[in-house]
Amino acid sequence: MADSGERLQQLIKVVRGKGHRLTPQRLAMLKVIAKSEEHPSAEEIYDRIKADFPTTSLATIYKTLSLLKDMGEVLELSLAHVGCRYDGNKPYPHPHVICTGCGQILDPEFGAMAEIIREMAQQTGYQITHHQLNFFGLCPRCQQEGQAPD
Amino acid sequence: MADSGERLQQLIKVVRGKGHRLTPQRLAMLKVIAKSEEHPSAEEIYDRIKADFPTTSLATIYKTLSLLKDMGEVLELSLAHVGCRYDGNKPYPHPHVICTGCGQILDPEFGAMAEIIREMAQQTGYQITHHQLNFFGLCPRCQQEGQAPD
DNA sequence: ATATGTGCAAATGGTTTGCAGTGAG
DNA sequence: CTCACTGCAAACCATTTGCACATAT
Repeated sequence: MADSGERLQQLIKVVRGKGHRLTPQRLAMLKVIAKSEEHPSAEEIYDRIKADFPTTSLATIYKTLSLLKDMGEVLELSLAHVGCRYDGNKPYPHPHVICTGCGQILDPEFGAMAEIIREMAQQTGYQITHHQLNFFGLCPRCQQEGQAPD
Repeated sequence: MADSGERLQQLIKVVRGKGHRLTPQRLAMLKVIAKSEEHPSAEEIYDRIKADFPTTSLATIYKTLSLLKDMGEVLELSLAHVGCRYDGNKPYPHPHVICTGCGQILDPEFGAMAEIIREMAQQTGYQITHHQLNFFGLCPRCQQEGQAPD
């Protein structure tokens, strides 16, 4: 995978470039987000930040997350009844495969999206700006556990 | 489109068949749901029911919606920051095209889903049970209004 | 120096739950 | 006659907001 340090530098540059301040709390958040492969929730990000900044509040997490969303630097996955998950590593729409057993989320390879969007736009006349494509099911491990319970 | 009266009969049969009671409130809900083409929210369903049953409560709507979900007779679309929308007309996963301007939701034609699911399952080893595919953008009318404001 | 960011606490809003009373079967 | 359903109000819970204080620039 790509160098997450590089992604961090990019995030820092974007935040500063738009005239926003780089506080220690934000830097800590950017570090977490830059290398997040697991699509953490706001609360999970919060928990990791708390190690370094015990007084950090969830509200600040949400505020910075919102800022990054507006700048297009994080992707928000809103999963029903699971709350929102964030991806600052690949901040553009891409498919997800989500285990309904353990909650694991994968980013599968899927190249045909551009063409599908073109097709949908042509069929409906909509000007499509973004999309979400999520698959739900059991991951291999959860399938096994289902069949051969402890 | 198909006869919504037929769909209503089917819904009634399923509800009764599983040993659930068919109250007047439920019947009214089933009528609304059977012909819903517009993916109404719980509150919108509630508003329509209220005409006939002024004392109906939202809680009852949610309870019945939950019942129908469990029986696989309504599809719940959970759209971030818009709340849930319900489709009792086509209760199986299918793509949606959603206008970010006016909220209109279309059901486009899209035949390739089965193949894509097969591909994702093969790639990830997941046992995929359901999915969601949503496209967001401006509908033709909202595009016009954006260009030529009143 | 100054306005942006932080952190607390309170507000929000869609959804869920508890429970006493009601009515479908 | 009974138990599932209804309707009210209160509870939930993730997210948002208001505001006084702190601080990056």
